[in-house]
Amino acid sequence: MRPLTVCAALEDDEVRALAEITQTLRVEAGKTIFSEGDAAEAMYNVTSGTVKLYKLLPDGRRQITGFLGSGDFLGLSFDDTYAYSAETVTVAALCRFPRRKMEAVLDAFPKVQRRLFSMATTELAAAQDQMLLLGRKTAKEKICSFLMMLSQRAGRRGQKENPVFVPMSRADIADYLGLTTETVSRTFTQLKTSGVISLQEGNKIRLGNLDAIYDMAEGI
Amino acid sequence: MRPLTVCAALEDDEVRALAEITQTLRVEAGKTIFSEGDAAEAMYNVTSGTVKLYKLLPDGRRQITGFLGSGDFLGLSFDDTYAYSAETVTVAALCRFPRRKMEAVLDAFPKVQRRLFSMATTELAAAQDQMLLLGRKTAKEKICSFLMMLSQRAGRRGQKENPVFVPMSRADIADYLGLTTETVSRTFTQLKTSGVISLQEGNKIRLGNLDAIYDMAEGI
DNA sequence: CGATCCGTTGAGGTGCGTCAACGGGAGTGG
DNA sequence: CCACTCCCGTTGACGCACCTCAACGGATCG
Repeated sequence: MRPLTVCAALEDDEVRALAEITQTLRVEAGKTIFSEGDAAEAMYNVTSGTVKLYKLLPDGRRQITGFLGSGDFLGLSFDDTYAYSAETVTVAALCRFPRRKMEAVLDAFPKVQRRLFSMATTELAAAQDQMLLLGRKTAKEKICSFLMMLSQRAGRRGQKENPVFVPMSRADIADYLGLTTETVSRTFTQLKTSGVISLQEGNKIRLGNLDAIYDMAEGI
Repeated sequence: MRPLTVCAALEDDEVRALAEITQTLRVEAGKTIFSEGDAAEAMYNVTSGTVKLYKLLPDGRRQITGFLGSGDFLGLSFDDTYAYSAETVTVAALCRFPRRKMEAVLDAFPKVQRRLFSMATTELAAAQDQMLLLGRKTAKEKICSFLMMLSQRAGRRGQKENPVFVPMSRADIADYLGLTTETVSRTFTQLKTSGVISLQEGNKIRLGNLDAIYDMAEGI
């Protein structure tokens, strides 16, 4: 239970209080955890695997607003319905916190709340980066930003930084970056041809020169 | 001091603690409040006027990540530098909370923290809406979404909903919606010609049929 | 009354979307 | 074990929504 990110820097009784209201669950790849508009009865913490969050337009156009990995939170909301849908990309393990009980814990343990607040502001900063990407970057810059993001996150989680593991489909990447699958595919081959990246077995991508990719991501 | 949004539902001593560390300031239109990368020494609360937040790419491309009005917060960050720049659109009044003192208040008054947390999650939901807009909507849908957003916000603040006051320039709107000024201008004239909106004196826009505009914003 | 800024409009170009075809891998069923 | 289907990723041909470049008029200001 300990390496649960919410629990970093918490006292034992706080961790115990959280553990008491927790249910753990395992979800297959490609399954819906909850859908936009559902009653927001719980929040979740990803402990393993990858989860995607997305919003839909009435005609089916989709925008993936984030990919979550271990330690990330979903369902943080002060509304009574979810504002987005959540679906697993790979098999995933989740901790489920019923909302009412969670709110009681928040009231009792300000440190837990402080931690969640800090995570929310971090996510807000990430959201602003993503807006810059969606509104102002070219396809190549988007793909390079995406690869850098995956690499940096893997590093922060103590996983391999360089052959980056990319578990999501081209369609998911496209819907995350505001592109089509075709453009994603074409851009990958373009980067492959120019020797910047190379695709490996098992959905892994080797990044040639990290600094060069970073510069491309920033449009330099 | 009372109608300061952070202070809604707070006890008197909490309000007093906040008031004690507050400095109020007035900023001219078009002035920088802080810039991306500056040491994050304070957070601010807008009490009147409009403020824009933005991020830049090295070559000058700009993405405005939000327009703030009275009650909104800026500078919420657990990093020690600002992740974005903030600039006034109109004359604005701000409350300034030095970071260190603010953190002491947060520790002393969990309710204040709870309120800020709630505001952060609300902003996060807005950010996800904006990602959907930037990644998947057409120019017309973007403009209609923008007008609806302005109208709804004005309503929430008790200001006029229908001739919407639009204080920002075409360039600002373009950088907020991921478009160019020319496209913004052309889309406005297109909406004007089809009778959906009409431009009025003093940067006001009259919305013809709110339901129709809402449908256009959602791509229906 | 020149200078500057802003919004608008036109003409032309292009990055990415759309549509279509194809190949490979995975699952399925005989 | 082989057909068959389905899904995914890739590639090509073509079109278009939006960008780029350019010009112009009105407002504001010294």
